[in-house]
Amino acid sequence: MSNRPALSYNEPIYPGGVLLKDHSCGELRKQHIGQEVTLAGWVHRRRDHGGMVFIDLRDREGIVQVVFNPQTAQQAYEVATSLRNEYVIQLSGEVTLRPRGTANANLDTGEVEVSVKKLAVLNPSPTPPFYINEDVDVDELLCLKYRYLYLRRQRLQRNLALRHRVIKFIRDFLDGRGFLEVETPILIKSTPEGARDYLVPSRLNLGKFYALPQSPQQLKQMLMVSGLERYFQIARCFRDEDLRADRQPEFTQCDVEMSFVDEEDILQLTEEMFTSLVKEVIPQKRMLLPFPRLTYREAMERYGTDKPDIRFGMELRDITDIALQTEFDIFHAAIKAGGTVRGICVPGCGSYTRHQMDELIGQATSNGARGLTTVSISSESSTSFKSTALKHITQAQLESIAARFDARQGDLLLIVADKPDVVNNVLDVLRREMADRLNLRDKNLLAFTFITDFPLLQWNDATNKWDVMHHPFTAPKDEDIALLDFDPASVGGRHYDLVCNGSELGSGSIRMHHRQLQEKIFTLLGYSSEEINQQFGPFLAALEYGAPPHGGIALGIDRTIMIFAGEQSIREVIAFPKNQNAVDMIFDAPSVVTRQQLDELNLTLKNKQIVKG
RNA sequence: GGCCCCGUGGUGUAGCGGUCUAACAUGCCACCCUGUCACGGUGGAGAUCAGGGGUUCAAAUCCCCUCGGGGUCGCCA
Repeated sequence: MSNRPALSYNEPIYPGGVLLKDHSCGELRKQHIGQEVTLAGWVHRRRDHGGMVFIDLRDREGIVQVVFNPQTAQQAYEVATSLRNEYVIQLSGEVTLRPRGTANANLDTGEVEVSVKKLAVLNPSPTPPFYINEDVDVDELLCLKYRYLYLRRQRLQRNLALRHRVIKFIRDFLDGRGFLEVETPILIKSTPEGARDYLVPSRLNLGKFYALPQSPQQLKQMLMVSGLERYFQIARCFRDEDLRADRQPEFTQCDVEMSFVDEEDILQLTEEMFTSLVKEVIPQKRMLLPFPRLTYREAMERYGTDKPDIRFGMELRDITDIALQTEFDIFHAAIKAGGTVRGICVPGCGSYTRHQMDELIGQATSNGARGLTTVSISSESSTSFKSTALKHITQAQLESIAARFDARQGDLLLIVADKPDVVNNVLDVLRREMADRLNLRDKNLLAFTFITDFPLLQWNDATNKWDVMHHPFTAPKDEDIALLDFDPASVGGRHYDLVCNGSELGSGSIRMHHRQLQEKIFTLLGYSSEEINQQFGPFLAALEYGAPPHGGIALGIDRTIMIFAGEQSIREVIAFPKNQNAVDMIFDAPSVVTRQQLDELNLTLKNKQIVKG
């Protein structure tokens, strides 16, 4: 496969049981001048001047320039002319101050260089399938197929190092607060609710299957019953659902659970952990302190979503009352059908062209709206309007609408009339779209936000059942327990989310610790007593034996690091991610298995063609 | 399962009915070059324009199908 004649490799300069290097490339500074060093690493870039060869040598710690001069080391120089990118080399030489005027301020090691005396090629390399020394976009197929090369890029190395430091910090922080890290099993029992399970067939119990954990929820609650009091785990979780830029089939959570606490304890702990984490690993980023808190209801009203990006304004405003006074049929129809009329005010976009408006209307309709009402305010006069509904709304009504939004000259109002969830969804999408267009998202700000006071339940029209907002172990608010029997929709849950810059980073709750209440919730969710017993029997039994009040939170490590690193996809912070079809592009997993393997598991495939052999 | 975007030398892009015998940058190969650092210079090789079918006098370009990659809705308690 080599696209270049293989160069035979040389014996290392210092063979034997010690490292082939005594310094890293990135660490060399002025203080090393005069030292004889041995380095090993990859050829990052070469500059062959004919009479002299410069190589940027790269290892995990950084890059240093090494110089081959035929007058000081003829043999090394001659070998150096044959070096190519990504060759693995080892060399020894003296660290020297660069000649006056040739320092490179772009390199941390730029004041020095290594004057090479001996060179060994430890392993040559074909030309890589993409640039390793430049951070240009590469087809995702190549990134994943040649993952081991993609990871050589400095950005990916930084991301993995950041990931390490984040996890290390979390472990140290929670250790310092008296938490014990406890491992829980990966092979557990499947339960049908929630996400789809990854199943693992059992050879010793033919016809039966384990499931991989979607999260260690029941296990960590049992650890509270066991008296662990403070548990955490850097836990791998598995969900067999469709992927997104921020969703992989296996992902990592910092799973935390505490006994004898209420909401405030968990929120305080989370806030302290994240503020000190940010100060430690990315001190250049700012935060809003203390973390702003929004109730679920407040978040929906002001931002139309339960994971708002509060780095910018453009908050939603309700104009249903004004809409009722207009002659605009669309508004009236929507309100009559139980809807609302709400909108956002986009600063400075009043001069948007017909084409730009059409783009926004397209975004609105593709997200479920039937249309979008726009009101442009003239940049000359705050009472001069252009609108798609100008015929149906009076000047006075337009003025009161503009006043409702605190709109100024040159602003653009985007108004949606529909059912509340459609209105909220569309305005959330438009709000984020306009923030991107206007560059309102401050990259140096981490706007952590707690969302609290979620409803416990949500009616599902499709299944004609109550769904839980979080999971079925979340406790209802004490004062709402009586409502469970006659007004479940009004019951508040002791559930909270951590949101940052529009991403949900964590989710947790205070749990139920009494069997009776837990059973009541299961029943409300539509489980029969047989189902409850079969799926949750041992868990419910555990609650009977002196389960302490407890609660916790699960924090998404991948998303946290993605945001910290400024990446658009969690694939950039995971060493070996899967593609959109959940395929491992390096090893080609999942794959067919042999007839023998299936026989051992007493499995038959419906479509026999997909068996190997 | 739905919708959207993408697929052109190794890589990243341009070209969007005729000027394409496919352009540019970089990489690759050869030669020159002793202070460069995205070194520079000269020359060269390298693409059945993802695959298949269709429309047309003419297709990288328009249409359909398939494959592959990405985004998103549903889904993710």
